Amino acid sequence: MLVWERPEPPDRPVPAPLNRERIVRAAIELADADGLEAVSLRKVATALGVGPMRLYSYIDSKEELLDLMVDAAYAEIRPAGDTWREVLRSLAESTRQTVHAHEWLADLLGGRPQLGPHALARGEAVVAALDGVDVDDVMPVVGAVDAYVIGAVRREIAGRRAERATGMDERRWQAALGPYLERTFATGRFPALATVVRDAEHLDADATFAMGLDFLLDGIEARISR
Amino acid sequence: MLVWERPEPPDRPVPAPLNRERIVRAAIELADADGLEAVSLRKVATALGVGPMRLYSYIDSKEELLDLMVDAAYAEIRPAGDTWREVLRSLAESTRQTVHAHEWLADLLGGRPQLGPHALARGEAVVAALDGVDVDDVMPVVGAVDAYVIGAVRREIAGRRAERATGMDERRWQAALGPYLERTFATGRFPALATVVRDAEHLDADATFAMGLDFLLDGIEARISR
DNA sequence: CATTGATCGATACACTGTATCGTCCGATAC
DNA sequence: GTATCGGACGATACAGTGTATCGATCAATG
Repeated sequence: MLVWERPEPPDRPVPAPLNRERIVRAAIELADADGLEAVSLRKVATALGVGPMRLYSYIDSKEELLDLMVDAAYAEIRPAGDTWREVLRSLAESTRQTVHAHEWLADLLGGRPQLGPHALARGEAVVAALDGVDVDDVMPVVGAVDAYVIGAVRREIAGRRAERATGMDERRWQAALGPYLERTFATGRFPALATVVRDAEHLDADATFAMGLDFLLDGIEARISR
Repeated sequence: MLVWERPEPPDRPVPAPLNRERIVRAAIELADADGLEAVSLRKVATALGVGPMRLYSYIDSKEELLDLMVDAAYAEIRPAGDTWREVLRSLAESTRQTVHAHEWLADLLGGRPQLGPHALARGEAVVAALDGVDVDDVMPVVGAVDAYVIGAVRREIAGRRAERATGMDERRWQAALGPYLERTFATGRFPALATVVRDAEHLDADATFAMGLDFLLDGIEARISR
């Protein structure tokens, strides 16, 4: 068939310029908007105007993409302060803030060892600021704060999601939980728990986090400045 | 077609007796053996000699199955002790032991609010044992210990998996990580971190966990017995 | 200009959670 | 003892997943 009869092939779309940063940014946008389960290689690829398989030139597996996302988030964690205590508190609080900005982080933090450049940079910043501390104490101390933060924000985000799932705000959530707990407590099997839940003052999320962190920092202080 | 010509239908297999406990036990066996991602409704059903859809008479979604698994695991957590400090330490350590027995728990702990009977029973046991403590302090204190434990075991299990993924034991893993860290540290971008990693004494997992827990309990003690 | 080597993405595979719905059985009502 | 009903059961189907494979296409090289 002669050229004249053959239709011109459609304009080949200019291949979208791609790199890890663009991929990670697209994935993070998806996760921020609709949670981690909205991040699929197909959706990420579609958001970039690209075929799913294209991504495999930049990553070997989805897990690696998640690692990259976490490391990108670590870049937002900026501990600062003059004393070791300020630095550790800042480490905890800026981590918490970052998780609030990217709730999916709660699902990933602590899930795999973080060895990416931003995670290391965060570690460097913290360790450098702790130069007055006995070298043997640095890792356990930072590790303990990290552990507390990871667990605390997980619980916090879990609660927040549960609230959201019922479409309630914090006050109404407790009211909605009420019936179940009321019925359960009515069985009389959890008397001590019932008393505490009913009678104790309920702290909000900020205060709860701060209080636990204070416990930990107080304990560290006792050991560090021995 | 007359009966005589029609073949007799095959013996209908006696329907396997089923209940949540059996389902959960099967799921836990799968998870213990091959991790959480080995738990699919199809595999659980197959293990029980049953069609996948059968499970939906007992649970509404896979999430609920995971909740049931977690609650079953909570049954193994048995905090005990005479003083509040013993109880909290025991809470932390028996939680950690349970996670060691069921590594998949590390992926689930803190992921959703736990309101199952065994979780509540564990809470009851702890709260009851803390009866000397100011009622307003009970929840924050238990919450802080829980948060620390959740984060700590997550990190611990994450590290263990990373070791296992390379097929190394603890010593060789550090040697295997060495090259990457060595090269990274050689860039000079993380001098403080490099110093600590190279020069500090490295605690094993038990000691690391215990040390962080001691920090926290010390801090709590300072506040509680005021 | 021909060849090569890399890049790309369409297709395919095995697997997931779960909605739908016809079939079948056992218990109930007459 | 028979007819009806309700619910248990699971086969099938669907939309979506991560990723292996491999033919087509392109730019750079000889």
